[in-house]
Amino acid sequence: MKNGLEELRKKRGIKQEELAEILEVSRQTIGSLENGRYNPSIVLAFKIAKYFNLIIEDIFIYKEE
Amino acid sequence: MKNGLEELRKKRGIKQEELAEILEVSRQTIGSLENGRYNPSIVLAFKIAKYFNLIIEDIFIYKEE
DNA sequence: TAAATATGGAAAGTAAACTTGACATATGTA
DNA sequence: TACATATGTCAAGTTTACTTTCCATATTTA
Repeated sequence: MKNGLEELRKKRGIKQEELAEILEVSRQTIGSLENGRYNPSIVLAFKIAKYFNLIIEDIFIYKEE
Repeated sequence: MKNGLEELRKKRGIKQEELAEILEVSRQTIGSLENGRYNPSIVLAFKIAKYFNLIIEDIFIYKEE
C-alpha cells in the first residue's frame, strides 16, 4: 500500500505535528504512515481523506498482496 | 461506521462462507463486519470494494466520532 | 422427525495499529 | 557557536482486527 500523505501535507504547508493534532493521533503515527511502517485504520483513512477533501482511493493506493 | 455489506452480499447471492473464502478471511470476520462488531482493516476494505466493483466510500459510511 | 445448512456470537490467542516516552540527526536562526 | 524546530525511529505497552474453536439457533431437506 502506497500513499501520498507526505506530499499532500507539504502542499498544505503544515507540520507532521499539526496534522497529528487535527486528526487526533500522535506525531509518530503520521510519521509512520508517511514512511510506510504501517497502514492506517479505516477510521484514520477516512479522517485523512476528509481533511484533504479527497476520497481514500485518491490517497492510498492498494497494491494487491 | 455503517456498512452495506450484508445487503451487497445477498444481492450477489453468496453465503458468508463463500465471501470469506474469496476475500481470504474467516467466516466470523464477515459476520462480525455485517453485524458491526468491528471495522475492517483498510486492506480488507479495499478487497471488499474491489470484489463488488465499488469504492470504499460506497460501502462503508464514516460517521464522525 | 432427523440431519444438513446458514448464521450469530462467545472465548482465547495472535497480529497490527496506535500510544507515550526517549533519543538521534539535520537544519534554521539568534 | 548555541539553541530551537522538524523529522526519523526505537522500545514497551494498549487497543482493535482477525483467527480458530466451539456451541446455539433457525430454516431447509430427506
